[in-house]
Amino acid sequence: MSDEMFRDLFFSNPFRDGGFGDSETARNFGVSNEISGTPMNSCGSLSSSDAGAEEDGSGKEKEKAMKDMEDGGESSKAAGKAKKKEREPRFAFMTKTQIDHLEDGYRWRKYGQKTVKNSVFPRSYYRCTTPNCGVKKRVERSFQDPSIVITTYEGQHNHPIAATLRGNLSAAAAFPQSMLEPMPVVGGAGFLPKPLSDPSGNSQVVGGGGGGYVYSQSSFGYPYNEQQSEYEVLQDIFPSPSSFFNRQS
DNA sequence: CGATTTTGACCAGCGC
DNA sequence: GCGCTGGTCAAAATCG
Repeated sequence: MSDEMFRDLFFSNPFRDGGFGDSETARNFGVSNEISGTPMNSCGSLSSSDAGAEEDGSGKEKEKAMKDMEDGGESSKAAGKAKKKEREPRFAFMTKTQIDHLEDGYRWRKYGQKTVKNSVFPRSYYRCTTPNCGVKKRVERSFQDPSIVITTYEGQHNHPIAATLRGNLSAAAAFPQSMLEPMPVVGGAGFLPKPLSDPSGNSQVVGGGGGGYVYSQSSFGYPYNEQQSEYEVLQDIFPSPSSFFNRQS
């Protein structure tokens, strides 16, 4: 599933339509793709090799022409039966952190957990607890690097951040209304969650995106023990999470 | 006691 | 058509 999802995001991501084609970030990502050895075609391998789905696709093309994701349906559940399940805008990012659930200023309620194929770690499903806000998010760990958490948001909040963050209002300050609409920040990212619940600060955003899936392909193309170099690249892309946040005014 | 998490069941989409 | 997999539901359990 993640395959489709990532491909989805990839195709819709900013740097493909030149959203920030002249930005340094874009160049960096371009390089990343080349590193993988599969330039543009890497869409498939790129997505599959990431979240864990991989190898088994030795012969599979899985080229399902990204179905008709254009649909203006309503709640996926009620009427979702008749139609093909609407596609909410999604964006995912990876965070290097020990904790699974990153605080992003909103309140989430877990409504499911499933073990996914090609990953020893279960995927958790969360839904925004605010009434009339159907934003969902998935949280899963990279099976290649357990220290990396892949978070995927689906939909957009139609309400301000719930400042009810358990004793951590700073989070609300970190996420203004940027969440409500795509922001032309680097990578088009509207926001990035801050691992607030990790006081030690030993977490690091390794990839982020808005309106698209953003991450460093190189992080999966190299042996585990080489992730140091990965960081260098990543830090080149994202000097620091905090500076990233500061971009939002 | 209300909100949230846990967990097995159910359902839908897709490949074979 | 069948089986696999991902996503969601909903009842029970747990937490604050």
